[in-house]
Amino acid sequence: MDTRHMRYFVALAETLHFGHAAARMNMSQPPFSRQIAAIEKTLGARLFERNSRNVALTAAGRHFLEECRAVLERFDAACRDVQLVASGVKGELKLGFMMNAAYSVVPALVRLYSEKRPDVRLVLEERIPTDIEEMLIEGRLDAAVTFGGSPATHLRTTLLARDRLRLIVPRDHRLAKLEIAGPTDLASERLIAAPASVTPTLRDAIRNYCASPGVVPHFALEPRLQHTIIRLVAEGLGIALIPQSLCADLAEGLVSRPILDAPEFDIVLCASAASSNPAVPALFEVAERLGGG
Amino acid sequence: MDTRHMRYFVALAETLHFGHAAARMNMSQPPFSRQIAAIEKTLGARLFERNSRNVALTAAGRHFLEECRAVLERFDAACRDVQLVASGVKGELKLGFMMNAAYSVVPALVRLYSEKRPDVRLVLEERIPTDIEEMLIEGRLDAAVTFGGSPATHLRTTLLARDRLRLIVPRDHRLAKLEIAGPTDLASERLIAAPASVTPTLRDAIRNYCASPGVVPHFALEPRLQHTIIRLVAEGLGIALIPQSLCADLAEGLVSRPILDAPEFDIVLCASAASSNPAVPALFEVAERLGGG
DNA sequence: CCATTTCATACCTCTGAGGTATCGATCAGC
DNA sequence: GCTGATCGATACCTCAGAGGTATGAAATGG
Repeated sequence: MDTRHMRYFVALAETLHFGHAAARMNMSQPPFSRQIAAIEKTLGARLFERNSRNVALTAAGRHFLEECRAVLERFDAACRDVQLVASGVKGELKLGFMMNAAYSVVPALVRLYSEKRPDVRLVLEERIPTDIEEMLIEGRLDAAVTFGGSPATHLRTTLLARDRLRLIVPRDHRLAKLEIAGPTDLASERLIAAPASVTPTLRDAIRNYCASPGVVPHFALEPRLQHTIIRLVAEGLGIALIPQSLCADLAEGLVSRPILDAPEFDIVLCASAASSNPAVPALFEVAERLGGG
Repeated sequence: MDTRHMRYFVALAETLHFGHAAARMNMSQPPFSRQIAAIEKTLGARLFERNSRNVALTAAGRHFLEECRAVLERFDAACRDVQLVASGVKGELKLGFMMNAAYSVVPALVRLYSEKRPDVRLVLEERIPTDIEEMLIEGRLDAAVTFGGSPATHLRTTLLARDRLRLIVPRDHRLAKLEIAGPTDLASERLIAAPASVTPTLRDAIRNYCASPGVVPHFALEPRLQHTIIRLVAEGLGIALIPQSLCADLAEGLVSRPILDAPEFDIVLCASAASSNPAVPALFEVAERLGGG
């Protein structure tokens, strides 16, 4: 039994006439009759009640017809879809991103990509930058939005946006009165920042910035998520330097201020060059449109 | 492409080794490699990324693997099921029955049959006896529970139960005082009965019973359903002779009484001899157990 | 009763699936 | 860096089986 036999069977079940069914299959009647007989023999049951004048489906035949139609339909669709998946028009794409990208470029990227590739299912994975890098290398992600400048192994990369650090403090904090803050203003403050194990890019930038006048920064708390940092600052537990893109709509009681010579960093789309998912190139095309605009 | 090719593909996708996959398919490696190449050629896409050392699935291959597994599983199940359907162990059986059988033998019949043939889906069709006969002949029903004595064409028949007519009247009706009623008691009453076009068996029995002393019965109302008849009697619109089996739990305000020399009739299971549904014989086996007990 | 229709059977041909031998490339170990 | 081992690809051969033609057998209709 193979798909050809199933097509023969369906043809006969639909026409109930050996000659017509054989013609539909582009063959002559005798070998067609033999194939039907062979099907019934291998399946071990009569599918047609027939004499030299009439052909009718048996109960088993009716049931098998339903199944054959379903199987053939899915089979044909699968064969057609292979090219679509291979060309990247259809399929699945696992996209990782760090939380602070969720509020800037990721929504735009996802929207543009979904328009360009509506049949590719985007699986979004929010992770911290170090996990993202590991997952990219292991192939558990096809692409990711994260900080640029990673010295990682063969990653194809394109710039999505640039971001810079900005100060957030409680509304009644003494630094809230300043128009712009500098490194010396932060010297005596309790700083809140994610540990280097989570996002080395941000942590290094903050440490270097604060340390520039020779003062060792005091990191009071070290949560993993930028959102937690904002909440803790709002609770009056310290101040923080966070990406500007996260300052758009701060909670009540928080204010943000620019800082002098604010460290900048790239937000990039990257994919392991080894990732052979054909849905990825279109993502880079969209990303370049975003980064260039 | 046929199912054999799909099995080859799945074998290679699971082992990622041409030699091992070929062995699993009980063949040697060279023709196996050729078949894989042929699959990729006909599908128009690479399914495996391979060199002389490593074999890996492409994105298209991963997608196709899912589809192949699903298709093969359903295909194999369909082939297996053919014998089961042909032997009557699995499948579908359309069973018609008249409403007054619903409260006597049908529940028992359905329960016993479902125990004997759990994989046969019973499709129950409540119809009036005349429709049942027509549907049986046309093959729209495989079997049915209806009144016996039909002179219809080649119907295989077995007795399920015997029923007799019984009188129902409102609780405060003058006939409610009698222990047992005779034809003469009914002479001046407004009778409610289904028309002959719905159930000739009952209608004839009632007319003959009432007419026996030479009195023409007065049929006040002629609804199609026995349940409607009971409701109308409860509303005081007349009295009725209905099958005893429907008198089990009458509504408040109704009482039933036996009648002298009550007409009896058979309730039978019947199937068109032409019906070739292999699930039917087991139904008759169950029915004979019911009828004999 | 004969012509016609329709499925089944007999016999032939040839495609293509599978086998064996072998090549070419890659990797491990000395 | 050389050598043997491993593994997929290629070349060539064989034969099962799918399809073709001719024809038989049964049923229907005029």
